[in-house]
Amino acid sequence: MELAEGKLKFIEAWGKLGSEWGINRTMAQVHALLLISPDALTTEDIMETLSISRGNANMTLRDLIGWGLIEKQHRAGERKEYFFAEKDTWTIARQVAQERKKRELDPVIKLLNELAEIKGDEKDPEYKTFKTSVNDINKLAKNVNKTLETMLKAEENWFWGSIFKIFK
Amino acid sequence: MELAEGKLKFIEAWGKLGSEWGINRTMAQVHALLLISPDALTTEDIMETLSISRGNANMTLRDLIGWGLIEKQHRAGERKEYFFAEKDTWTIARQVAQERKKRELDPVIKLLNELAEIKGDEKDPEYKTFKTSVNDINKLAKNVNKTLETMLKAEENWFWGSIFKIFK
DNA sequence: ATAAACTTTCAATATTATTTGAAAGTTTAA
DNA sequence: TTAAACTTTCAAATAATATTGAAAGTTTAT
Repeated sequence: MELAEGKLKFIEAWGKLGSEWGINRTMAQVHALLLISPDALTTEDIMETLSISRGNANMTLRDLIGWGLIEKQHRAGERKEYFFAEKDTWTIARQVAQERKKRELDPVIKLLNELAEIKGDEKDPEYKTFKTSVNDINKLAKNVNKTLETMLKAEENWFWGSIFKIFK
Repeated sequence: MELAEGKLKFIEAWGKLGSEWGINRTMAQVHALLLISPDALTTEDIMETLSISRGNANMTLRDLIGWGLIEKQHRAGERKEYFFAEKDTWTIARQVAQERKKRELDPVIKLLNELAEIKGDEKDPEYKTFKTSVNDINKLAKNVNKTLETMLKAEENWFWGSIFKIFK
């Protein structure tokens, strides 16, 4: 495979993966493009390379900044803004985990705690099944949460080193 | 909060969480409904409770069976099919992880391996950046893959026990 | 073999998510 | 202060995804 073809495949695959995991396809593609670009790119560059509109490019870039995955760069004597991606995969993984935890896991945990409070007749099978499911999922969610929190604090080597020690 | 309200909230939240993670909202809702139902339900029950059409219910139930999250139950002397959910959260988490690994991670790893093969001029910054990104992501993907594979084999207690040992 | 009971299919439709592009807004240099 | 260079916004258009429901298919009991 040639480099040029490889780049396209990479961008396409990153986009598909993103959309399968609830991240806007274009956002993932812009991120992929910046990941494999040695230099920071302008909005124009991105619009052109990915054939997307100015509005779309602008919003997507803002979102990516919001996720902490890319940054703006200003160049002396130039009005244009340049964008570049954080390239360390461990940092990327952490940023994504952090954002999704905040946006999705935290609210669910909050609701589960409320649902766990519901009182009812222990002899009612409807109540018992509900209660058991909620409690079990609550337990799982809390474990996931705890694991994520620790991961967010962890250093890459420390983390993978420890994981590998268990999963020998 | 009352039980009835709690049930609705639970179904709604599960549906939302599903849709944020690339799983069809209705599919997640049907799953939620079966999770908190003490008895197996018929297609009719599900259609009625969630106000969805017969076709939708049928397709969704088939998908859930495909994911290994629910099963059919046949009752002696009855033509109707009943459905019930696997209720152990660890098993649910494993099934979902397994399916998504197979459908999404495995193809990406295959592509990354191909991209890692691409030869080029080591002095070309375009090539170097591409290569580095692909290699780094490849490494991350392989680690995730390895972790998932071990998790899929693991017993619940063993797994969480070990995780907690590191994340003390 | 028939018909009732039930399940599956899929083209049409509805819903939701994404993208566009032109207008409005902002910043900077002269 | 002006106007060019650039960025942001958002209503409308488009595209992607999910749902419906009626018809076709299947199974079982008689």
